[in-house]
Amino acid sequence: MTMRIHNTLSGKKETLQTLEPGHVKLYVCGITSYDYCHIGHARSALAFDMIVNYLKYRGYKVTYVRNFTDIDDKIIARAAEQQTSAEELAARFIREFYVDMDKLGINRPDIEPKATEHISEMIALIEELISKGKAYPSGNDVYYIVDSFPDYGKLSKRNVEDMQAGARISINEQKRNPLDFVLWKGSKPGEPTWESPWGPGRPGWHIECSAMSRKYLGETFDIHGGGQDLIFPHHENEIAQSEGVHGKAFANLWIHHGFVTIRDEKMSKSLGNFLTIRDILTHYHPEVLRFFIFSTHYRNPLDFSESAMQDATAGLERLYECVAAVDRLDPQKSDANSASIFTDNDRQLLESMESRFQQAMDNDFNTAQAQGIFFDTVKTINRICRALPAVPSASDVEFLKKCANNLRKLADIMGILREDAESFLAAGKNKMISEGGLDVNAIEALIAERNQCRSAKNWARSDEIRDLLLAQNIELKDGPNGTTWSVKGN
RNA sequence: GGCGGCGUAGCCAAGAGGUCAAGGCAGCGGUCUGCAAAACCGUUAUUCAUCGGUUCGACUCCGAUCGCCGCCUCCA
Repeated sequence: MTMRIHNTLSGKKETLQTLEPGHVKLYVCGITSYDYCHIGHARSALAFDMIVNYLKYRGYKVTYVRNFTDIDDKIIARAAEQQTSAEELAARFIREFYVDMDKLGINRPDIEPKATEHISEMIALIEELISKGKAYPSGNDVYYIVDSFPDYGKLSKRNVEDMQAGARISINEQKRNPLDFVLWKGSKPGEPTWESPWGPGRPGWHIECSAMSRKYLGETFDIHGGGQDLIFPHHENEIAQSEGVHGKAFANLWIHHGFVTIRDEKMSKSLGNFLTIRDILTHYHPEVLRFFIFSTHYRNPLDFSESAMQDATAGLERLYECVAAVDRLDPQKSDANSASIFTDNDRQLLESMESRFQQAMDNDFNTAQAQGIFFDTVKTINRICRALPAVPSASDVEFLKKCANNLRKLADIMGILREDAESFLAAGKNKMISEGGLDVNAIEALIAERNQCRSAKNWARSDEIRDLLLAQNIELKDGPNGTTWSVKGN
């Protein structure tokens, strides 16, 4: 069985083939650090976190590079607004980025290069481009000659003639051709500046990724990733730069994930539908966000809404409830001699979980299908647990625990079911209690009263109490070991 | 205008040229329960935007139409 991954370059799913056997070299475009990260950034980081986890699970060694763009127009503009330096602003939002990433439980990439720490590598690359006749200095800037690269447009599937006809590109007198893009920008007074053969200035955006990927992964590497909005012009320009210099393939496989939308529109500040990661995490557990994000294939748009998040909460709780029920089984209270209650079908279904999971994930990281497999598993486990006698067979208990652990192991690839099940469920309940301003003592006093009524078969009063609590979104569950309660979502 | 993508049940969302179109949420019937809740069992698309074509056979391939979204300027 091999892994198939959709390649933006070919527009098709392709079998993963690495340059070095068993080693994936991955470069992902990270953030421009000038503001807090939004859910779209979370999706990007989570998607590649999942991809890296899965590649490792499949036995690959992964070298994962993700850059920080810490010098650019937006950073300079924002720093000026806030009366601080570009350097300070960029460093601050990189720290804030890590706060969010850590909360989401995202593993750090192996290498996280910053643009400002690779100026000399970029200058070297630009000099190579000039010497090969692929770039020219003009004024204080240096531009890439798009016409010098015949494959320009191969990633975004557009051709140079169409783009020139479409000409929404602003006229820049420094450029020979409107499509030429900047490699090096002469700096204006007061802007951050580095010395270069073309005078003081700073790098253009695209050159950093060409320079840093070359340094850390080589001239050709396996996978390059990012959001769909980076396909053009960013990744197209990276290809032009790198292949223009090296004369060979840049990245073999391109992975682009879809956007997070709100009411079916792309999030953007101008539309005012911009939600930061920390906004979301004040309302939802990080694993709920992960579960939500992986409920749709990574290339499809994902529409954020309260109700979608509540569905995700319910789904994740269902998984945790199942795991918690298995955790509660006590091997000490099982019987080594009693017969198993599993049918062959049950056993077969549970034993095939991992291979079905792999089949889903091997098919372009189909996390949505993988989640479906988790639910199938949960359904079977729940059915068995329900049918278990008071003193179950020791081998059944052992098998159920093995299945639950296996479920945890696979769920961990998408970063869910990482917490102790009882604690997760209790935390959810406590959150609801505090958000609802509920008085636990009063609730439990009512439950005690109700249980007295129930013993006395005073059903009228006990139902009255239950309805009273239900009006506060509190649901009672009368079990063999007493009454438990939970808080309903709205 | 150019390019790319999407349109599957009330909602979300997989799938895929061929016996039954995953799964979740919601709904309905049942088991359990004093009644409930949870859990479980059963049930909910003869049909996959529309219209044509290819094929023994298409929801899956091709073409057209309609609708939605994205990129073409910074953007995850």
